[in-house]
Amino acid sequence: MASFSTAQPLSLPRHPTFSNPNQPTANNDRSSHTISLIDRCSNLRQLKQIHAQMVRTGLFSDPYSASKLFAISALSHFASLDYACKVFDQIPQPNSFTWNTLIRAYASGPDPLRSISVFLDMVSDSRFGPNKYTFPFLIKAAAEVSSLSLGQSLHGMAVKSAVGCDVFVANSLIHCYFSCGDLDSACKVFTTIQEKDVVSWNSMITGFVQKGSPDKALELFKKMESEDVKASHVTMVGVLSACAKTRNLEFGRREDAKRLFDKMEERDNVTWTTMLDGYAILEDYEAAREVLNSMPKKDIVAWNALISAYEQNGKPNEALLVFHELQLQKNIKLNQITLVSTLSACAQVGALELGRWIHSYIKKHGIRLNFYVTSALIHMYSKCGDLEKAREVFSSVERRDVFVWSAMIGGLAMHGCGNEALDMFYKMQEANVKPNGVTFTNVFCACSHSGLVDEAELLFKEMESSYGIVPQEKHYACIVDVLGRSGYLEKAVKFIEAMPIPPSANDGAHVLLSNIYAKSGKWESVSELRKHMRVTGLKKEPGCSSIEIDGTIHEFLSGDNEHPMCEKVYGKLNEVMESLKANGYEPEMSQVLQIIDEEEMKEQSLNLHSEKLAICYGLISTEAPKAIRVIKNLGYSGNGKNHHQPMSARCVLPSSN
DNA sequence: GGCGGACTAC
Repeated sequence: MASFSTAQPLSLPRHPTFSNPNQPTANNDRSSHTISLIDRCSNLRQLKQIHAQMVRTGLFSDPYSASKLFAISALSHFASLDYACKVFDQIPQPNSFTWNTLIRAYASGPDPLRSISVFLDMVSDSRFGPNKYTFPFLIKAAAEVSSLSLGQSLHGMAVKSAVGCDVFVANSLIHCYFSCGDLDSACKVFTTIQEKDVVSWNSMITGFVQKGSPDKALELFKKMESEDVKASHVTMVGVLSACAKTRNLEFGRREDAKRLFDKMEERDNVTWTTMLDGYAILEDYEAAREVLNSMPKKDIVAWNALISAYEQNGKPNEALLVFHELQLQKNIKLNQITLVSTLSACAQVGALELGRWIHSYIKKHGIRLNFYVTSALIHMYSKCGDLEKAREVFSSVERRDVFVWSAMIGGLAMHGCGNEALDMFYKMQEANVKPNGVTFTNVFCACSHSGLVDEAELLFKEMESSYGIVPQEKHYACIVDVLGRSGYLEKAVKFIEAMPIPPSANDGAHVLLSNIYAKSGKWESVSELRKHMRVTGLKKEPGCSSIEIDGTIHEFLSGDNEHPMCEKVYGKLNEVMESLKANGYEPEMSQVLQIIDEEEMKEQSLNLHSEKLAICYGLISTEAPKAIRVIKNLGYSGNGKNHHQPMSARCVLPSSN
């Protein structure tokens, strides 16, 4: 049995006599020997050795052998598109299989549309037309780029080429129509398939799950069972995720998911991770953790699922703990998704040191700053108080999408650079990037912090008419905030009363509304609203401030007695308050009007705001002139995920004395 | 001569 070693060159038959018609048996032997070697290659270096030998022995001019080498170079786990192209160019007369292989490689590569150019080359340069193998790859490319028109053209061509009824072609069309959002066409294709196979069903089930109709997915699954089609593990991934996503409709389905999972014959990392994610969606972190622990081979995707579940559900500290645990694992490489989720968790608690560590990790490992990573870095630096670093990241990238621009606008907004944020908003449009709902939230937030009332009102009017974005509740809340903060209380109340959408279960907006009623003396409205909040179970999210000292995050709630050093913290607070009063500080009593809750009233009068506690902890734990950065959890700026994002991050005070 | 489709995490 031939085997590879890194020390020894490969040994292949040496006689360059491939085309000698007198030795057919020897040639066939040589060819099949080489092909078996190709199949057992485990890295590019070995493959290149075989390639070299094949050229030397003349075996490369055999189209069949050459196509085998090419297929491995283009599709194996160590494939290299660059190298594969070179191999392809050396093949004198590529056959249909070879063309299809190249198209396939491009379709699942970073630039799927290149498979379309290869297809055009094939049609014009070779005698081969597309066949039933070609279309699924091309249609996959159309799905990757979500191009409905391309999908439709390919659909038409497939029908003309008489392969429209091929189940592989039809299944790829279902997938394509789903990813282009044309659900009707997907269903139409599905109904026309004569002999549906398990993949046809899977494409429909996962399509519905991904397009937000988990109920339809479960319905289809039942139909599939009634038609005696045996489910595969991919079916289960779709069904498990549908079960998790319908949690609000029927809690019992979670048990369905568990039963399904337990009786599954084939479990791979995807199924495990889906199960993990299902528990995480239900916020049953213990169960999610148990799934991770039971996984035979934990991969980075599973770790990411747990980290991002914590991060997205407002549990950034837990996310960071899991990340630290992940760092201790050997042989698991962090990827861009790990970094994005962790950076977002850093931003939520103000973990600047860890955020910096991740940034240097990115640089050290040459990880590409894609749009997600870039936005996450800008967001993290802004929230953690280092606006300059955020700007640096922003300037360092050549291409910026709407999220990158929005993150920078949001960063400027939370640092009070309203005019600059507006400039950025116009520059973004000069760069031909269309703003989205998140952009507007951040722009309004900038206006709010800088008192740019006219600008905000104008943009709010233009938002739908000129930009085609229907204002959401959070945008209305932003405008109320802009008006309220600038003292236009009557206007704010009128604005709220004229809102076309009712304020829904949004605690922040209720408090805001209540504050506005209170400021304008509408005490009756205040008590009505408070009753409404009590009845509907709404509570104001408690304000929480955090500060990072030597890489550890310390959190403070208002009136907090939990911190081990709280006595010293309160001592410092008294000292600061005395010193402030001695220097002529008088508390702004009109602010008390804003307070709607007795508890808060008490806290306010006793100076127990969480920010003050965090600042005082910073004062006793650091030496001047180190900056003290305090992060607050409440606010309206953000990425649209929720409204509990930290809003301000600033250098508050230099250490005193 | 042989090839292919559907699934998890930002």
